[in-house]
Amino acid sequence: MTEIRLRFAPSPTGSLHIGSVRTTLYNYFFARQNGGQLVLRIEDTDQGRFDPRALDTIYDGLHWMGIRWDEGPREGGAFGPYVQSERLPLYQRHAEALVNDAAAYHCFCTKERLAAVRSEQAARGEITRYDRHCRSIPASEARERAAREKHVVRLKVPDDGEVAIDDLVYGHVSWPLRAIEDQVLLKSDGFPTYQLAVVIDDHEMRISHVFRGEDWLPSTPKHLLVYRAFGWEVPPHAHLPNVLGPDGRKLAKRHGATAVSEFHDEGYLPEALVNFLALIGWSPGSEDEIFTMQDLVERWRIDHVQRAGGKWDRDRLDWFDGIHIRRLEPDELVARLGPFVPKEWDRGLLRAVVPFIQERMRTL
RNA sequence: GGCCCGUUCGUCUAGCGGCCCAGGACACCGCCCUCUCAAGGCGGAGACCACCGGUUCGAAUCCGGUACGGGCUACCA
Repeated sequence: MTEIRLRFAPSPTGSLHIGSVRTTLYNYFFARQNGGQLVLRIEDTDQGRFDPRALDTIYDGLHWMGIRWDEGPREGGAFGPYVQSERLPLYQRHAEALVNDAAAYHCFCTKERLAAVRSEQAARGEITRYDRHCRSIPASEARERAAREKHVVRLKVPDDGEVAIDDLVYGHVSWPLRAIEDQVLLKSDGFPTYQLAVVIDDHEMRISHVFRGEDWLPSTPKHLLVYRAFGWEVPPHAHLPNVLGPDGRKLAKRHGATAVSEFHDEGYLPEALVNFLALIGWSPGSEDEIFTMQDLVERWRIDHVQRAGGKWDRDRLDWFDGIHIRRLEPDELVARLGPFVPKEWDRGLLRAVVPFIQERMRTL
């Protein structure tokens, strides 16, 4: 049996979103219950959006939640580096290999031309996609121009046929190839696009199961095509339903708190947040609902994952928080209360009073 | 516009052909406990299982269509 290895890759944009934490949790449950390895990977291929504080934020948030992993930027590991911007030569080499195999090609179109093509297509009511302008440039000429002209590398997508996946959550899903354009694999700044980097990294890092948010499902055919181009085996995939805002749309800033640090600051217990989040999109199939991290590692099952997205509900989180506060030993509660109580307050008195307030607390 | 996904109480969900004229939990309401507020206990209200057809002796559960919602459609991830 091949080794179980899962990875998670919260976007390094400066705050740790609870939606990606929920996804991380599911990766964690599955890896741990199968005695597998967990990898943290930083996907910073978009230089424009990268926030240098992100690594601290991710480490602090995940650690606070009680999530531990085996390989990552700071713990190292046999398949590093774990930061994509440090793996550039790897992606470039693979992209070149694809060009040499005639599975990909150099494209010299400017952003302006691309935008013009798109707006013309839109005006005519057509599907907006790359018109394959550079696909027919002879290989030798393309290679020569590539040596001195700014360019990207695009994947040659077959004209017809289809790609399909048997998703662990959504079942059999297929896409007609005609709906997919010749994807950019390598950007003109030498960075890979996400579509290229994930496939290479998941393969190189020997990831056995890909668990990621539902919003990635539509781009899965692009990844499948890249796997196919390299001749690599596609690992089992599971797309996980999104955590939604109260209005049913993707959870975003306008919905209020979305970062784990905010819940920490508002006095929520990580145990409560874990319990609450785990139950959005998954249920044990029974009527139990109070779970510790350990319970979840034992009981979580992929086949009980919901397909529909779940809305965020503050009242329910508050209730879970009260439950977990009451489960704490008084001394432990005093310790947790520490940062939320003025320094000059007498700790002995606090300890004496805790048993009386513990019964009625909602948050710290 | 195109592609893909989804749809059970306000919310999180159970349900995977008969046990369901649909169960639990949060929130809400009432009662009990109680010096107060909570917590806890008990009870209540709340879902024509989106809609329309089909398959079947029998469908929330299987199939098709429609509607609505969402996601993706970038040299973002």
